[in-house]
Amino acid sequence: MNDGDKGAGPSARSKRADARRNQETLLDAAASVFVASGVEAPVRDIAAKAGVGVGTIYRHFPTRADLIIAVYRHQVEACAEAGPALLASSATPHAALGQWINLFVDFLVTKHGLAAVLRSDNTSFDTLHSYFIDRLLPVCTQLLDAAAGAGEIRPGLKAYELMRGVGNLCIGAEHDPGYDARRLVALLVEGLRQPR
Amino acid sequence: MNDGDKGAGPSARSKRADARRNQETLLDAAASVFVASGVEAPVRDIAAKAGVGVGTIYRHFPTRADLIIAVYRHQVEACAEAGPALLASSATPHAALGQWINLFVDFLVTKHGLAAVLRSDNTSFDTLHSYFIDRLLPVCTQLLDAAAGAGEIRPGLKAYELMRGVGNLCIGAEHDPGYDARRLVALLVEGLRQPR
DNA sequence: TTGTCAAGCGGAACAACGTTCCGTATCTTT
DNA sequence: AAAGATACGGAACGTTGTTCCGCTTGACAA
Repeated sequence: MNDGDKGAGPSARSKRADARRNQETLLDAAASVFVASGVEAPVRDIAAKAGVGVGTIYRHFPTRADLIIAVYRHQVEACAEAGPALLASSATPHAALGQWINLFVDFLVTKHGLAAVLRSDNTSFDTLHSYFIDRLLPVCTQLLDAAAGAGEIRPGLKAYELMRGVGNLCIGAEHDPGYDARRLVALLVEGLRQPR
Repeated sequence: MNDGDKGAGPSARSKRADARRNQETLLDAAASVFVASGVEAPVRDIAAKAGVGVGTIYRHFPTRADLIIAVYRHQVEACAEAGPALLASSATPHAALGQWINLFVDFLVTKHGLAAVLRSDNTSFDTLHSYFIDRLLPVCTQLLDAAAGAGEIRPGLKAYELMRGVGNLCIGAEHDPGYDARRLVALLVEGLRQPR
């Protein structure tokens, strides 16, 4: 889990030099297109931006999901690592949970269309969904358990449900000035609180 | 606004007999396919089920959104009308709001893919979104204002945000046994409550 | 330096979708 | 019964994701 083998195949070692260069170029182009047109931008647009053929994309990233994972891996990693840190530095577990969820929401809301694609019923995005779950669910579980253990929240809500709910609330937030996903999420987290 | 001119053109009077018959057949076929395959089922499937060509669908329903609206109009109407009734019959406005939202959630969750399509960035679904907003937002506003007036909920949340949030929470609920949209929505409504 | 060849590349080609178009069939009216 | 308006079917178009294959090119041995 240190280097890279999930989304992009061997990323540093081995293989031809031009291939490695192209992979780099593709990641940059994809990141740039994702910002400009959202995560659901046509593959052809990314290929054009990178100056390569579509075949090259599929050589490096067997599916769109793998490309998206590769582009955002660092940020997801950072989010995952922030969990334990917040738990250590915050006043209460519930506060840590709230702050961590804010991180998660900020991440989703600033990546146009990512939350939506996470919930797409297109099966080719299953691996994207799985990646998020695999990486972030344990972190969320830890925070949730801590808060539950401290008696701050009502028990019984699974971390999976919370994450799905939060992710859902972020869908489309970037296109709609009249909708503040952060506020809704805050309300949800508030509703989680133990009446006392 | 009494009869029908929004989604389906003139629905009862005028025009040829076979056209009227086809429109009926189409609504039945669409309803049936929506149940079986979800709201995003291919237009060709609906045409096949109805035994007509795709052109016929577009003659009657200029866009997919219009077809969806026509299929669900009755239920949306019922939901809208339930608002004031609940307000009159419930113990408190907040209770009425909660029950009304439950109705809305039940409606969305049982229509495969409807919540998702409501949030699709495909512009051809804008009119579907608008229809829901036009018809249900005033009802939600009334309930929300009543609850706010009674001091039961913290003020400042727009009805639009609430509806969007609830709609979002319902996305994908039908495919995922591990996710209970109703529970999340209940948590959200709970979070809305005035702290004291 | 040059020859060889697997690795990699570009983009044509395919399938699935929403939507449009128009020649043909059918209903309605006179 | 004939004429005209109306509606129908489905081929055709544009846009997607994805696959495939002939050609190019980098790497390495001689």
